[in-house]
Amino acid sequence: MPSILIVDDEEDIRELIAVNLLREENYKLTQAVNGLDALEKARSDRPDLIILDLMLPEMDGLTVYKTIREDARTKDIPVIMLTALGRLEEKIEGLQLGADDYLSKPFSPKELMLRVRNLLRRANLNTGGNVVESGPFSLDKSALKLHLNGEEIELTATEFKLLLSLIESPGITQERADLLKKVWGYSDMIQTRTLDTHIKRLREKLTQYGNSIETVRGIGYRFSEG
Amino acid sequence: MPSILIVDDEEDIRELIAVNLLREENYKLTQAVNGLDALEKARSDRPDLIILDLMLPEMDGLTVYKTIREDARTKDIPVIMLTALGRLEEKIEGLQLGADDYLSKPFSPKELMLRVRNLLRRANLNTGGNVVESGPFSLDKSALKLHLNGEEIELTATEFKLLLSLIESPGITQERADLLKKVWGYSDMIQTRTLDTHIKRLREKLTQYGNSIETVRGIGYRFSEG
DNA sequence: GGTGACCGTTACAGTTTTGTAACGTCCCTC
DNA sequence: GAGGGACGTTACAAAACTGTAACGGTCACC
Repeated sequence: MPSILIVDDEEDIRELIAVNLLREENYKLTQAVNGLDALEKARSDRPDLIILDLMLPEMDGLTVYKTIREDARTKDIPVIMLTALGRLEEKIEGLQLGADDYLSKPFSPKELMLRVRNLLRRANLNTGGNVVESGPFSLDKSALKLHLNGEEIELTATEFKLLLSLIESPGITQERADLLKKVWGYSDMIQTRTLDTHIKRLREKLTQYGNSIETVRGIGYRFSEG
Repeated sequence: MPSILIVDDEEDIRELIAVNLLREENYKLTQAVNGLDALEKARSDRPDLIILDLMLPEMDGLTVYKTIREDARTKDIPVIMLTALGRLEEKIEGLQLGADDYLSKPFSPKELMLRVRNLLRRANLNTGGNVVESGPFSLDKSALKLHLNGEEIELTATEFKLLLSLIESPGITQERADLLKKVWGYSDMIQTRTLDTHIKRLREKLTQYGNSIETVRGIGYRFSEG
């Protein structure tokens, strides 16, 4: 379940956001009422997303944002900023600092919902960028594992790199020389059967999906989600 | 150099965008004047970002967007949508479809620039999610390689998985059992010195940075960018 | 249909990787 | 400061991985 940290000093707004977020999706919500509280909870809970009001007592929102971005534990968490309508300098400054999204108060709950959903989707691609999916293939870059139709298939490091190289450019034919460079680090046009051998081993492990790796005669190989 | 595809039927607007983008950053720009043209160029050039006007002749922008998202070759490319001010339905529908960002015409060139920059930064984390960086460490998940201060260090598959597990949660102590599960797939609390041995090998390869992997007695290990 | 280029396949040996056992060392607690 | 638990280190043998050579098959073009 995605977790979201809501930072706002006004309880009404926190509740408004919370109710709207919870109505349609299933999120785990945490709330913070000031900057220090927010930083602490961001560091300890590591939420998937932070909704940050720029108008805060004590520590102002932009300072909170900068601090979040500086801490290794929180710097990759996407942030949606809330600001009063018309405070354009804040908006520009926020964007300059790399804010992920922006909403002016008063905001439409529906729009907030959609922005949250989109950011989470994109963020999942990020940290969960550990997983590359294509058709029935699912490559986990952390575990160096392949799941094919849910079934786990062991790959060696070389096979993994080779399959990943192919699968990251689906439909694109990659030259033998390019693959040799990417996977083996060979820089010169080397005449070798090594690539073919590993392609064969890969195809074997992919069983019925072996033909997803297509030979393009005279050029190289291509991955196609057939 | 990041590449950007600009889709708009009006040459004036394309030029306005192009000039503004090029003034401050170094982008490789491609332009398309209608939907079909856009789809073709998106598929062949695979730009890092697409700026898409929703008002297009022949094929309307939302259709173009949907098609982009359906093609395996283009579905992960971030898109910024442009729309006439006030066309709220388009806006909502665009967000519903998962647009990455949004701008109403007339837009501020500065704001466009900032949004482009932020999206590219975030997108790089994505597809370049192949690279995890932390201090002097740079782990390439595709190449299974570690760069430390620019110097390449060879890691075995096990060492790579172990370091990645640690480095993806900087500052967080991970229990021995958790690491054994993540890296080796062991499910039970197994009494073994295997983990210690691999930690030692890792620390050796990290040379002066070996102590970035801290022992937390009684618990497990922790990565810290010291 | 012959020819040459290109790709597939097999088998194997060298190398690397990996887990384990045994022992050493450190640290905390009493 | 003695004892025990936890982690570090070493050495080694089994297992896995990997590249290469040799040969066989297939395709495209003339």
